[in-house]
Amino acid sequence: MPCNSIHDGKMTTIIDVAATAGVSTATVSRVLSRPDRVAEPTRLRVLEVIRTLGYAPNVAARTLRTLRAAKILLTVPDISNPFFASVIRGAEEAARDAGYAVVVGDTRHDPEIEEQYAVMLSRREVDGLIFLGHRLPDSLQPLLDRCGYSAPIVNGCEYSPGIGVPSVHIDNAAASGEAFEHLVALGHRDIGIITGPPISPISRDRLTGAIAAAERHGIADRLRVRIADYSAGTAFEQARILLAEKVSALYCFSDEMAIGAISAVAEAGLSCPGDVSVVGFDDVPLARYFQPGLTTIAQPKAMIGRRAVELLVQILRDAPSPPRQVTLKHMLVVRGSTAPPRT
Amino acid sequence: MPCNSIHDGKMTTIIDVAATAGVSTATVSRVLSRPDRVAEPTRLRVLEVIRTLGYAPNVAARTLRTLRAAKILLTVPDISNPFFASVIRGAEEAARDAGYAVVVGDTRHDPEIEEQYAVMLSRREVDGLIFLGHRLPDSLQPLLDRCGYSAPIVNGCEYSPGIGVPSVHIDNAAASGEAFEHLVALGHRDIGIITGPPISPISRDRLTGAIAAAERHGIADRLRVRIADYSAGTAFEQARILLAEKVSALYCFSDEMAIGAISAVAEAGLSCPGDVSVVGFDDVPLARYFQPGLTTIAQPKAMIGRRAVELLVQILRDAPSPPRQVTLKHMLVVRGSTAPPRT
DNA sequence: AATCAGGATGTAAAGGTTTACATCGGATCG
DNA sequence: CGATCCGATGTAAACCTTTACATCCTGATT
Repeated sequence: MPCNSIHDGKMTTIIDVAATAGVSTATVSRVLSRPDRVAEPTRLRVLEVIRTLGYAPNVAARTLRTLRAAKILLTVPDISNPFFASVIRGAEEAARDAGYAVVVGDTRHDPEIEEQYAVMLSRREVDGLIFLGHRLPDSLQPLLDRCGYSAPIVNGCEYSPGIGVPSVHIDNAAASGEAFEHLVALGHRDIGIITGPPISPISRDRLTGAIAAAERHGIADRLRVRIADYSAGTAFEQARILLAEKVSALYCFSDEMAIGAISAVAEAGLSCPGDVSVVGFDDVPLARYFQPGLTTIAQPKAMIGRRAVELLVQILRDAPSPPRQVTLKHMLVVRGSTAPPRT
Repeated sequence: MPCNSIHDGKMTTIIDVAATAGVSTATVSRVLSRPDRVAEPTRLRVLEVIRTLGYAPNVAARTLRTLRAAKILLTVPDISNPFFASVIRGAEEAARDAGYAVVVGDTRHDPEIEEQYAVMLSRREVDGLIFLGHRLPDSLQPLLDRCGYSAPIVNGCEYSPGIGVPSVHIDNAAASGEAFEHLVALGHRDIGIITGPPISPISRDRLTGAIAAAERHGIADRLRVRIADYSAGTAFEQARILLAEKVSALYCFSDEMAIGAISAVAEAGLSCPGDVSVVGFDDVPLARYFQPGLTTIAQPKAMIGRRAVELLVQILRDAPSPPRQVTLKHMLVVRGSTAPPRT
């Protein structure tokens, strides 16, 4: 006889508590939400009853009544990417500070799954949405048309002006330029670039920044560019191709891809950084423990999450005019994966 | 004038739809939940109205009425660990198949945060809980006392008999024995082990398995054991110490720690696997791209997530007698990080 | 033709909480 | 002592949906 009391039994309600404590439900509710409005002895008595009965307020009822779910949805394109893990951490902290919980959704870059999560917003399961990908689900377009920048939607990382959604990100073009300049400063001239998908705005920005830097040094025509998808596997394939073209350095738009690329370097019987230098992007926690340590662009990952939440909360509170774009600082971190080219 | 219509405006309700379509709310509800109970023309008309009005059912109201949130809470101790990312993937797939959504919670090994998430179960925000850590939050103990194995709680990975919760896991002791045997077979005798926290049951199981294997070969007294916390950073520190004690192989209870250990090997001016072999555990996606490729124990990560969800769903459906323990298969994967010891 | 079956739809209650408003009682002030 | 005010508490409506049950109607059966 299963006794799944949470599941099938009556749960203890605020009414039970009120009856046992000899007060009205209003008083019980007040004890929980505005204790200062309740006389000390009453409050203590109610709290005692709540404890002994093991009462916990029903969230569905509360949400229904208050029109507030106290939850924020955060969708990430790939939960297995440690970069996003750090962003999630920052977001959760900020959310807790503001009295919200974070629901994390892994979309796997799949538009259909993105839609499924977006529906949670329409259904008021969550109060707002932060999406870290570059695609805004179609079903949210009407909302955006109606509300513009005051729709409870914020983008993280992948700023795309056309979307018309507030966003938190770094200056990807500038950061990318720095990464590229680093290779040039070491003496590299034949550089291969492994990008993200062309549809990704940050990949485009990073490519723009790199090409601009190459042009400054008159080596734009020696650039070799290959497209991957931020994952180690695809970068491994593309790196193989680039290595056959005799590049002396590989610049990858994510640390995961840098790892894949280094794997390809080793497979080709070459060494990194001796024969080929490799630069990554993101500075994931493992970057410093890799062999060799990854030279990369550090993004303020946790801060991106934090600011995105803060932005969203401002919107939810109808703040007068929240900023529409927040640009955070990046930093080039030089480790062992880059060195001057073999002469 | 912010037009946060989801936020402050009236949302369109089933009543609006019913009025516009000229039917009762019951009919609208049926169109959505049991379309076959509604005549074709009526159904089409209602669907059309739903579309034009942009109606989306209010989840809070539905949950309140049905006593079913259609959500499963999955807490992980460390969301930045890619091992858990794979488990999450598997769980989400299985949940979708069963009509549930997954809410992911990152507890960071923090009992307080674990409690916060556990409350979601008491408050019926979610129908059930899968926790991947080794600690069951205190506040769920009463529920467990009342309901025993039919409480909607399942553990993943960290089976602990005392807890009295159904669990999905591999045979950690046996797997650990195999990993150890692999090193012994290569000829290693002076082996250092870097464990997880002693409180972690799987760490204890793995240690037990390793020690048993060591005893079989009469090298138990040459074992060097150091404690870490599954992270690369702590493993790096402990590996340093072990390397000073002239071990020829390091066996780490997670891939992240193996990576930290290899980093320490390099820092000591040694090479892996030339001077020191390293074995990990989990087989995270990056293990094969690491330099050298990680020899490790592959866990069926996605399957662990999937089976945990299936177990939970069975319980939620009051299935007669769901299995209490599910043990899945592991596999030793040999890559480049292990080799015979330097003679 | 009267009865019945059964499909389509409507009615209304229930689910648990919050909160505006009403009420009550005691303290303060003139 | 009466009027006033205020703090503490109670009453009851509202939030939106689902669903058991009632109702109505059409077509078939006897």
